[in-house]
Amino acid sequence: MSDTPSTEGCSIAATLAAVGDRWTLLILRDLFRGVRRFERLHRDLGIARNLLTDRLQKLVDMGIIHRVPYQDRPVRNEYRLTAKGVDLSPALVALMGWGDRWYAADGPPTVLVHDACGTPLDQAVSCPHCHEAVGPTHIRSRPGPGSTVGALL
Amino acid sequence: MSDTPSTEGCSIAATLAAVGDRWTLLILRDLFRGVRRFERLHRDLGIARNLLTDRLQKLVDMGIIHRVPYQDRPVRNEYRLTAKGVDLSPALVALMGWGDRWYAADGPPTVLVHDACGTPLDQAVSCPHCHEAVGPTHIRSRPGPGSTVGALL
DNA sequence: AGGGGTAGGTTTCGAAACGCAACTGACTGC
DNA sequence: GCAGTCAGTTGCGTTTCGAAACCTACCCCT
Repeated sequence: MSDTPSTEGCSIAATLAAVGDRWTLLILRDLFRGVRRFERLHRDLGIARNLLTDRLQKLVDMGIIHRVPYQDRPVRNEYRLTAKGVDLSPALVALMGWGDRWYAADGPPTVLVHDACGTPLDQAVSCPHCHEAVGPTHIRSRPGPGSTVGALL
Repeated sequence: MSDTPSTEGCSIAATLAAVGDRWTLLILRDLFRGVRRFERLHRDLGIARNLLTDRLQKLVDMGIIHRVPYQDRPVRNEYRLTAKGVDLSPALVALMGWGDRWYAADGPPTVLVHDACGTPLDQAVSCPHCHEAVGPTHIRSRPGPGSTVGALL
């Protein structure tokens, strides 16, 4: 019935609207890896300089990264993840996992490990009630508190 | 030293090259939700028809979805996720989680629950050795078997 | 047989986004 | 003074996108 494109009321759409373009997640990946400066990002990613400027500014505006000066005269900034940016970690881990499983014929190019013990990490969706891992086919979705369906005033 | 844009040898980049444009992940989200036909996808997403045609074809080519005829004369197909497509589930869950945490002021618009018990699900990165959840600050990365670094011959 | 509706595209064309390269500005080090 | 680094900015041609019209192919109704 509704003509509304379902971009409204979908957190996946909200996330993609924020970071879902061709470069933004790659920039964030580099920030996670410790590449924080304009010139390094430009060289490492091969992104056009004007686009890099634009994406960094938008990420700052959204509060996903912030500028930290590392020298004066001339002022030079580096870009660091905020809490909101760091919180994208699970999403990057998940995207990396899929690439590893389907595009890394010779095994994963990088492995994420626990800093305390060096063990390769797992990522899983699990049920806190049943204390077990839940596969994709056992996930159901239902309207949450922020649902607009039937929430007329 | 390397001039290579780091799109090579990065599974995040590989994943984004496959599904990292403005529409593809939204199309896949709809397929997960059971929206499988051209006209429904078009209306639900508000995507231009030519782009939808193009994205569906590319997803078929990549083996992420496949066409299943549901009638002849005229042939009408629906699009279903392959195993490779279903395996994107954790990534969509992670993206949705971030949107929920940072853009859903009134609570998440949809909640993912365990089909067996209805309990809202968790997603976590964990260490199989230490049997504990591992936060973003305790993740390290190191070259894996598919690394090209120092892998001359 | 004609008109309307549904489904799944294809074509067209103007607008927006992208990619490249050159340029600027403020320095540092020789 | 001259080269080099870093962080952008500007200009411009190319690619991609978006909206709407158009095209098949079929069904149902009258």
